[in-house]
Amino acid sequence: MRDSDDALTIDQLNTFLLVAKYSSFHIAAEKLFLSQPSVTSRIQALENDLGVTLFVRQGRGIKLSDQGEKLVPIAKRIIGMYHKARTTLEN
Amino acid sequence: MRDSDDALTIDQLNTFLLVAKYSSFHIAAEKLFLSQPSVTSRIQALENDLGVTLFVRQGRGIKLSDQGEKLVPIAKRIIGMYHKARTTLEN
DNA sequence: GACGTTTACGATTAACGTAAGGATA
DNA sequence: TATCCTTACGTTAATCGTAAACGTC
Repeated sequence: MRDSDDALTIDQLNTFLLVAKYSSFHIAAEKLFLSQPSVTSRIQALENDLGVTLFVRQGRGIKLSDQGEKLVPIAKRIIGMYHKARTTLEN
Repeated sequence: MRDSDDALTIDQLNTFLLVAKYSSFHIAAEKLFLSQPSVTSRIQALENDLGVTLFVRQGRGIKLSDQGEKLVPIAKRIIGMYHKARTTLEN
């Protein structure tokens, strides 16, 4: 069981943004060179961490939930900030 | 061995900021209710992820390295963004 | 039945705490 | 020697992939 600690990872946010972009777990899995169940696990862990449902499961496919929509821009900013950190320090 | 993946965690950044604030691993460990070696591990993992040395070890104590100084404001912004995500979604 | 997501499960990897080691004052 | 960080090591928890199951088309 995962508590609502601060265990959030950049990998989780990256995975989330890819799934959101393609509205697909298996395409995100391809892009990440990961198995599809691993993507499911990452999203579930993220949903658990944040205490919200990010995607609406509708049988064959999925789509972003309202909360998921809200997370997208913030996730992008965090990822951007992370890359800024890397480039700032890589010199 | 830790590759330069995107395995960065919020916990690592939080730990980093606390260590930087107190210039002390063992005080950060207290604040985090963690053992001192765990703090060492987290910082080492972060240094590995980013490929830089964040603290200058000087026997008894430590201090921020130049790269560490650069990371502080960026880490603060990432943490702030993370909390914004939580408050935005908690409603 | 084909396609896409989830669950189950065993194996690999990472994180933690206790205890011991190393370095400085 | 007292203080603080690091290394060693055994244990516990998280992550992954394969295989099977479930739900829509």
